[in-house]
Amino acid sequence: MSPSADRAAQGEALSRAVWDVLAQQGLEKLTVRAVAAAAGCTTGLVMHRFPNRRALLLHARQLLHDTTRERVEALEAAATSPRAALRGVLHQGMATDPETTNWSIVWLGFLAAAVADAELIGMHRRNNRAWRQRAERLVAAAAPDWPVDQVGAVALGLIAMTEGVAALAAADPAAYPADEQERMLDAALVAYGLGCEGSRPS
Amino acid sequence: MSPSADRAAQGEALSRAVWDVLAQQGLEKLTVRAVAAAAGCTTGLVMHRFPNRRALLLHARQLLHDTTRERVEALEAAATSPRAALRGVLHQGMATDPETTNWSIVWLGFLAAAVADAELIGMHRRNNRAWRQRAERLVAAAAPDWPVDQVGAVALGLIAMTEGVAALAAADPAAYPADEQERMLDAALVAYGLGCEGSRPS
DNA sequence: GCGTTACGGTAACATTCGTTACGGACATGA
DNA sequence: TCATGTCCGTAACGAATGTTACCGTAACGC
Repeated sequence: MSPSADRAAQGEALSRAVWDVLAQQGLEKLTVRAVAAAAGCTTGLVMHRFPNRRALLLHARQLLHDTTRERVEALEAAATSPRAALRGVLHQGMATDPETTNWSIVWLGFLAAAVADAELIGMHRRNNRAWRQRAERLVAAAAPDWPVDQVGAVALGLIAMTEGVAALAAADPAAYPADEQERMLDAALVAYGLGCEGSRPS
Repeated sequence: MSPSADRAAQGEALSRAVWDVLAQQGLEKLTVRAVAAAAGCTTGLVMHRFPNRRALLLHARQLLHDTTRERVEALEAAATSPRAALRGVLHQGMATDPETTNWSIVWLGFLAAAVADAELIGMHRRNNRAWRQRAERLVAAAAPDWPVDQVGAVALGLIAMTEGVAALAAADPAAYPADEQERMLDAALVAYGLGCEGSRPS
């Protein structure tokens, strides 16, 4: 393998370690030493890959976004109808299993870290606006005859609902099991007039 | 004023300083010195009021919950109909002005801090379950003939939506202005069949 | 008026943080 | 075989953190 690919793979492994620390120890314990320990190396390797701690966090944040975007695009491409695509994409945004729950915790950690970091908040806004546009495009495809106002309001309601329930379920998994989240999502899609075959009515 | 009331007032002022630091500097800068500076005192006073930093955070977290609960109860008591009560209570959960935006940022900060703190996560769960029960009670009052399943799914959808849009708007106020949040909320209430006079149809 | 006591500010403590400098291990090429 | 350069672990540095100990001061009781 080429040395540059090696370096990129190391950067990816370190970003994954950032996610692990963020999910299991929280933002306050997200230190360079904790990341190195999670990655199975020392702080020396970390500081040779990234100029400083912020660069490490920014890389991990961007990689998180790229990963979720690829997953969403695969879901969208594999869907059999516009409404199924909408439901599938929204469904992966909730916290219905340990994996998505971890992603939600990491997402919350990055958001809290972005409060005082202009670059992190900028990345969040770019990524979130793209995510919102995707939702609007999916809603418009699922309801082609709606006016743009309604598309916007419904798409906003759906992404806000999934982000919100993901945060709630991440913080209290026992109180928000997967099937309750799914019932919530399907009830909302049916109420908006966007129900599809994948949604169980009863 | 009695000395015990003085002490309580000081604790409240310090908790308010915790909120300020959390909203303006983020969780990573939430140090005892930063809180003391925001409160206009020194670290000595802080450490005389609270045994340690965690106790300060726990007190601020509980005071935040108590404050929002009182505000919500006042809104609910002043409402002219069950549906207006539901809408008013949900509306204050969004981030539609600088004050509620600040509260949303603080809420996110506490949630991120609770990841690795058993007591903070316990407080969050107690408070959030009470909040969810209130929403279910309001929905049941607004739609008395609904089965409990529907009440639960719709109430969950509504609180998830408002929490989610509060987080989105707190992180990107320019992209989520107040009127878009309100249109989102009213569209959801109408879609669920819970629209009221306070909701403008156009 | 004076001793006492509670209150709060100052300064120091040990620890932990991000970051830097240094040194050894290993591969490569002549 | 040896010089060279890369890679990464080790150890140290200064700064910042939570916490503690100490000291001045102002209010209160007698």
